[in-house]
Amino acid sequence: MRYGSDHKAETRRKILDIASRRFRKEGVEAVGVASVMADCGLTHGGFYAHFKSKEELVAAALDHGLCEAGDRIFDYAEKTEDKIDAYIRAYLSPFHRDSTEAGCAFSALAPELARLDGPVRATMAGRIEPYLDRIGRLLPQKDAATDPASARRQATALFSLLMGSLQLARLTEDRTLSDSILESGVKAALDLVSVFEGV
Amino acid sequence: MRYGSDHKAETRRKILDIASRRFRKEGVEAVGVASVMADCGLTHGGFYAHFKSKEELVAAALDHGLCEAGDRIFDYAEKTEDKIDAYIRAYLSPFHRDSTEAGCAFSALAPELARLDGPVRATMAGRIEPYLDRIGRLLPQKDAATDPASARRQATALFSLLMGSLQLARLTEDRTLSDSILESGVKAALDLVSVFEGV
DNA sequence: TGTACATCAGTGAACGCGCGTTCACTGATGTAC
DNA sequence: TGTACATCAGTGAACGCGCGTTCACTGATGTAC
Repeated sequence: MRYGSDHKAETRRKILDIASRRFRKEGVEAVGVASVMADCGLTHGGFYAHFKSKEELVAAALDHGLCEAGDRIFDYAEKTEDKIDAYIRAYLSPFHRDSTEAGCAFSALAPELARLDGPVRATMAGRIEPYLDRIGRLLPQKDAATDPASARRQATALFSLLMGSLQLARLTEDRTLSDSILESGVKAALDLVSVFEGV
Repeated sequence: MRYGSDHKAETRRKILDIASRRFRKEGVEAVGVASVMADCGLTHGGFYAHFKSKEELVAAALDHGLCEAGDRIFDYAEKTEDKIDAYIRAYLSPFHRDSTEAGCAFSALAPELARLDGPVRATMAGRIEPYLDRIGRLLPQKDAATDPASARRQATALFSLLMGSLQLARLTEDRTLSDSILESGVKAALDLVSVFEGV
């Protein structure tokens, strides 16, 4: 059947949306091409009209979804008074913990991404620096000429703490412990920011 | 063929050693039973003389290997003067980053472990608290009656930072950036410990 | 001490299954006349 | 405006392959007599 002129682009976007959510939720390896297509209401054969291979889907879907949640949290945090405080609390919210499929792809997949190789790995690895620099821009500036390398280092450590806390909170089965892991993360992250400010 | 009385136990240990290393290096899903047995110099059929299923191997191997690296770092750190300093530097050493297969299983597999369910998940989830408490015991004590809940919170945040930093360092392809991620992690971890000490 | 038998860790062919991928085909729509 | 044809996103059977698992079998060693 033939469809309208933007139909194919819409289908592609739908595949990417669904794939990126399922990769985050279930892991890249665990999610099959046929299963993603079925979720789109399509059959598996049509997949190759959109992507050359599963590997290409992985690259495109991770790129598509990587900062979807990141962007959402950034957009929110950048509008607030105390940006970094808002970012920390949103990242380590029970909501973010409980919605892996819509959340930060680094937290959901970091070790698995490190095991990939080729263009997919390169794509993901290349996304880290801009991501960290964006966090760096949320940090309070001591003066106009703050060392950018220093902001990068601070953002790196802060994000490591957030990602580690979120993963640990997702790993426990005990809800109370999980909540307290998030709280410990928030507290320590705010402490770190204070240290960065020289308070 | 029939073997000596402890031959079977030795083979079991060998399977666990190899499986736990390969799970950490390649991920649990990516490593097949036949492939582990081949690494042991055996054929796949014999696997079921040792384990009921792959799931049982996963549980046993993760339990076996989980704190192997953890224990190694702990044993080393506990003998030093400034225990927590030694622990931080060992955990975020380039050596640990470069030897995932022999390193901390939480850093190598955290998101994947969170996706498991049943007894395997429960086993791993149950290992977190003792692990964190052991880190808590490395922290400098302000006085003899330090709040254990507070030590737990501090250890949680500290370990989150270490795990997140190690994962980020493993994710980059740029060696220089990777080294600087480790350095940022060490610096921030030491800062956090200072905050905990009330300095 | 020598013989007969039981044990059981390990072998390797076979199973059903889901994977990623290919390909001849379909059929509703856009285009040409 | 009506007819003929080209397009191409999506269909579904088929492919080779590796997975986890099963099972009849092997054969060196321990045990019984």
